Amino acid sequence: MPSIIHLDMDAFFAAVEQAAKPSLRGKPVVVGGLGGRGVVATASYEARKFGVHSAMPMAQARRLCPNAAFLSGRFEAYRQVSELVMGLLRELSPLVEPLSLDEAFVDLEAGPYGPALAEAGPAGGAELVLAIAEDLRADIQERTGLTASVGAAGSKLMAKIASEQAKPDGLVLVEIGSERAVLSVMPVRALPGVGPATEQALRRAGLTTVDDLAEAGEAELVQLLGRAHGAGVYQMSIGLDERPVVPDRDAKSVSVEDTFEVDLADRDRILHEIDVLTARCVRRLHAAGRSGRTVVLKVRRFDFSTLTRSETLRAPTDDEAVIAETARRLALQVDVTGGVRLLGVGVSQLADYTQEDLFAQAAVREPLEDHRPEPAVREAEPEEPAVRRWFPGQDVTHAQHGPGWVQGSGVGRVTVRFETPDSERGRVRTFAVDDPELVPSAPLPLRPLKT
DNA sequence: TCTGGGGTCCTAGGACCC
DNA sequence: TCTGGGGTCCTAGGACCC
Repeated sequence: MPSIIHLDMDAFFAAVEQAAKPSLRGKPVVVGGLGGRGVVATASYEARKFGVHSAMPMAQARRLCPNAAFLSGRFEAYRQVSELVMGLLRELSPLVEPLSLDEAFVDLEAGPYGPALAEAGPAGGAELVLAIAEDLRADIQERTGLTASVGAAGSKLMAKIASEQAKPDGLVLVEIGSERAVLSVMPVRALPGVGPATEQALRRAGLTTVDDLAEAGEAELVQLLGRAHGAGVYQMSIGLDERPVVPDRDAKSVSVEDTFEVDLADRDRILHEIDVLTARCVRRLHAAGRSGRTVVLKVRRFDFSTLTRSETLRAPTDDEAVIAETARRLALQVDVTGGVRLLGVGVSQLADYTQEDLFAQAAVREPLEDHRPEPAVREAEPEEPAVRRWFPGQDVTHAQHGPGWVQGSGVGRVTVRFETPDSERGRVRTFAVDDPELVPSAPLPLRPLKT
């Protein structure tokens, strides 16, 4: 029974922006990092026509499509929409496995349609799955204004491949038994888990299509790619995938990182940034109610060489001072001459509970107890500039003109377009950046709330 | 104006234990 | 008084995904 579906929202971040901002509909929109070192997170289909795509340096995207709207992300808004969509999926089955904000597997067999699917048999089952999936897509469209693509099949592998084929705004079902036929003509890169490096390794051996892989056999693929990867790729090549849909997977690590506009050269500055990152990391750890035993420091140097240093403590901790101290200690092991472009702080080996035992906390600090620097009472952050920072795409409200969003800012001015998801295309007005009547606000729902 | 941020999984070597 | 193998933990790095 093709009872597994893979849902993938089309150009998700960009589509949310277009739904929220009438003036951007039908126009190229690029969401991503707007700084000098930013990359594209999502490009709308209109922008893709110009060659803009995910992971492309933003500078290149601007050259390719100078007239696009360039926005930094509004993750709170994306999360809201994501939760709405995931909620619709959970009406179909308790077995919903989100892969990201905009993607999830659902196993329909475990839900209310399970019995009907079983009764319908293979042929009728496919019809029913198609009907369910079309309803779902229509629901999502109605509730969010966004389009989604859906793949349906008997396995996660084939459902994922099907949704890729369905894009944008489509639905594809792979019949049971037709997996090999669908797969065989595809390039190896179509298989999830086959990236640039694997593709190269395979091509050196003359293998370019999935059919080539199936013919090569497991032994040769293991030879080429290693035990786990080789075996996995072989299984996929013959259309085999038994992985279950697993809901509610616990995170295995929590990390934060920052790329700096200008490389950091100064030791003290690096240590200070580690403290800042640690604070963010710990906030997330606390929010999740978890603690971790291994502290990881990540450093990307001026030449893009990237390394990690880690230390495993004797017990899990969620103590900011302990984590900061460990990360600082790890930083001393790294040669940073030439400068650092990125720092990251993470925690893994997560434990479900929060460590509260004070003696255990003390024991955790044991290594290098002697030259511990002063307790982590940090100096205040450097003076916040008196002017507020406005970012393109940001939700704002003006006392006179109501809700809108920041189109751009510079030289002491900020330009705002006043429109909402259900308004006409709005007008633009310009204010002083410190206009007291202009304030940041929360994202508006894309559709009026239903009761 | 080269190359984000948050993850997962795998491998390999050395330490350590039995 | 010469040589083992297996298992687990830790660390570092790499591939990949969205």
